[in-house]
Amino acid sequence: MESKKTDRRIQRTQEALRNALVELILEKGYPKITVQNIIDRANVGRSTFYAHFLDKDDLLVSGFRAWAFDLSRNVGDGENTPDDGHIIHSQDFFLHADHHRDLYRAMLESGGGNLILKVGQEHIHHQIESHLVELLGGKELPIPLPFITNYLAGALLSLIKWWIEEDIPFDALQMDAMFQAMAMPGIRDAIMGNSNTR
Amino acid sequence: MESKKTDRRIQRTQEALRNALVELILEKGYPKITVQNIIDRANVGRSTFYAHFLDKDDLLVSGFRAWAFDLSRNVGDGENTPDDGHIIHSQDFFLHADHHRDLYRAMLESGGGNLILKVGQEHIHHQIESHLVELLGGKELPIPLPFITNYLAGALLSLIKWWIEEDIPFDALQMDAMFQAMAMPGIRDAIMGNSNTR
DNA sequence: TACGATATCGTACATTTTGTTCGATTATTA
DNA sequence: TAATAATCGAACAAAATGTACGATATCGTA
Repeated sequence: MESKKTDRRIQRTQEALRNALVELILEKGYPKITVQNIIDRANVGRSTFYAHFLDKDDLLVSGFRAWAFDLSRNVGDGENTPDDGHIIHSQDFFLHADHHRDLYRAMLESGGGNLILKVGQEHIHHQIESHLVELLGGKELPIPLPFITNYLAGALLSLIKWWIEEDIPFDALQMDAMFQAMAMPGIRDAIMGNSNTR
Repeated sequence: MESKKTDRRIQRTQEALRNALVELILEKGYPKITVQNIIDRANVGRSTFYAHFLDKDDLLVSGFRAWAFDLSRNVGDGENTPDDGHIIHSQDFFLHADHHRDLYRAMLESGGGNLILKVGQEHIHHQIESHLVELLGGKELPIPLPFITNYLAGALLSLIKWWIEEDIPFDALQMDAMFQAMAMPGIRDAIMGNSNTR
């Protein structure tokens, strides 16, 4: 018998812990944080912490799950037609990063957010991959699809990181426009088979 | 009076520690490693470890310094003329990664190698940046240079990561050729203004 | 070969962190 | 109000951290 009120109580506790973690990441970086720091900041008992999470890492990824879920819901919302020249919906990633600046900063700025960076990279990778797959069907490519998606995901994540960390004064749409400008010509060549290197 | 022999002795100790660290990173990931693990594996006394390094991180970055130095020496060795179509010497990065597969794997595979990943990214970033700067002089760009270099560095590092971790059966030259094919059209557009290949 | 310098060893130690246990306390629901 | 469930917080063992120091091993040189 789960009651809805107690669920909310649990949620409050977990959220307090997650918020404390984000704050601490911004202050001292993920690796230097101890469980003690987190529960002190969140005003949560030691045993309560371990009742919910295995350790620091577990808390971090659990927080990232919710965040990534929000991302999946949003990506692809704007335009469903790939005919408008947007083969990949990079715009959604920039917008999402813009809406969650604090979290992104916490994740990316600290050297310890790397676990997250890896998961994020995979997430972006899959998003791009599915878009390309539906566009190509089973067509043969001069460049393997995983190569393309890793290329794009790496470039995209790196740009978001730079954009957020350095507070670059472009908005999400400008960032996306430049990203598309950089990426599209190469993608077109790779897909259509124009090899014009050299 | 520094004697050369004792220098070598120190070097041996430090190298043993670094090797132990790389082994352990491959086995259990950087964050889970303790100083105790390292000195046990390396057969080095506890006090000796702290005589050389402040902590785990210090050992890691010191190892990375040597590695990055080797990279700087090698990058740009092959072709010094940018006229052969290679605006960026990505080839050197792929070759270097190929020659140091174990180290790269250790650095990239573990979630904890992120400190290194960050430094590596900056390194790649600067390499690419200097090449572009010497090519452009002070010319105005429709897309800011840091945007381009972050885009390229991110894509390149992501591909190296994928290539090494998944043991993708391409050689360094093939990887580079595909990277150039993906990146060059976008770079040309960004630098020359818009449209057209020559 | 034997000496002197110095790098390393390894134990001991105080401190911090970890993860667990358990009874007391507080909040929520019926 | 009474039952239920989540949280608190103190106590604990185990492990890791970083320091100190005397003993030992190594290496160049006399």
